Amino acid sequence: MPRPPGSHGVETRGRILQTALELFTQQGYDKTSLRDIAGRLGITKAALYYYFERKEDILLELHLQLHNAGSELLDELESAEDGPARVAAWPRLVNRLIAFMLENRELILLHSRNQSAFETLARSDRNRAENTALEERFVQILSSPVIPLRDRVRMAATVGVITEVFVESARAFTDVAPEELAALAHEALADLMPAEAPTAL
Amino acid sequence: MPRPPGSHGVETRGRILQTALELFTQQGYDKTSLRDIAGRLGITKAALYYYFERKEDILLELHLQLHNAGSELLDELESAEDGPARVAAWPRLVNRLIAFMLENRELILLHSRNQSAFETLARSDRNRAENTALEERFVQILSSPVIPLRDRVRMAATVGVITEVFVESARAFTDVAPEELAALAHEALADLMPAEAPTAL
DNA sequence: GTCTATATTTCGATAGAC
DNA sequence: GTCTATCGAAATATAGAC
Repeated sequence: MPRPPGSHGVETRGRILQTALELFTQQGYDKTSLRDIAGRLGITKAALYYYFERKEDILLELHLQLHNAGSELLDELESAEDGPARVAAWPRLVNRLIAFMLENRELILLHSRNQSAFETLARSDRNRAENTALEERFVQILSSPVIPLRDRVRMAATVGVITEVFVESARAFTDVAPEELAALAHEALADLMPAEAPTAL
Repeated sequence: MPRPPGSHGVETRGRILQTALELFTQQGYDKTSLRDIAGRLGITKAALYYYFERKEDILLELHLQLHNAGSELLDELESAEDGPARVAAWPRLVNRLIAFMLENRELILLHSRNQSAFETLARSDRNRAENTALEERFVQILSSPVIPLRDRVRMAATVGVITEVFVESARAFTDVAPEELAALAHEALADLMPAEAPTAL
């Protein structure tokens, strides 16, 4: 069956990204050569240059995938007005946070294990405004002068819990049904940040 | 004043490690050349080889510093017998966890930002048994079959909170007095994992 | 202990045929 | 779209003088 011109390339391009994601995560971005990626795909290094101008561009594309998902998430976190309203809205965003971690776990692991490579990427722009680091936006949220420190600590704690349970220590819970894990995490997060403001005792 | 033979070297060796720690953290291990390190110290690249046989050995020594501190911590986490006793002991270890994060923040950041480099280090042993990754021991604790899943999730959550507040998002709290931050974190952690076992309601 | 070379290797990137 | 061949640029590491 003849293949329409160009359609093969789209496939290969996707396979390159998938393979790069795995290798960059396992061995690290710098320790992964283009020869490694090409070899696993059964093509040669030179062929990669048909799809990506530079090695960095492969990482950049993976970065953008995470960036897009993360931007949406941060938009939601920022959708409530800075101040007590944002604190009140926070517990309802827990589901979104968990979903984000689960849906993007591979990309998050890639990012987590290659932070320095991603920072180099950010500096060597030809990216630009869109490149405001997600983490910077998050730190800004936590630095708000109109949210009590106590609440800001709890907001950070929330994210810490979710990251630890669903990403960093996820290996310890691989044989647990995701819904069960999510339910237990939810319960813990509710203790940490109850949906209704705690009444002064 | 004449310097006893060898004593100068000890000083320089320490300065190399300190500088490497800073540069590896800021720019990443792979992006930091020996020329970078030497240049900042006002010596040449070749001089580094008098103190370290390979570039990897510099990273290895920094790794060992963290490994030693982390081993002690894990010994304490494991000091209570696996099972409910360990859960009961956990809240009392919170202070130790916080202290560990604060005392080793630079090394932890180094590790966090260069995970892949450290894993390469672990594989290319000439390290060996002592090299049991700290994270692996921690995951083992969380995987215990004789601790209820609910408690294991809380144990992981505890670490997630402390890591997030004192390391990952520490920038958001730089202008907060450490004792105040620790007090608020403590309060949050108590909600997450009360010192006395929660009585069934 | 520190220097000036220089050797060695690896890798990203390009040129040009098919 | 993919290949072979090669260039050029680091960077690690070594040799040997001082």
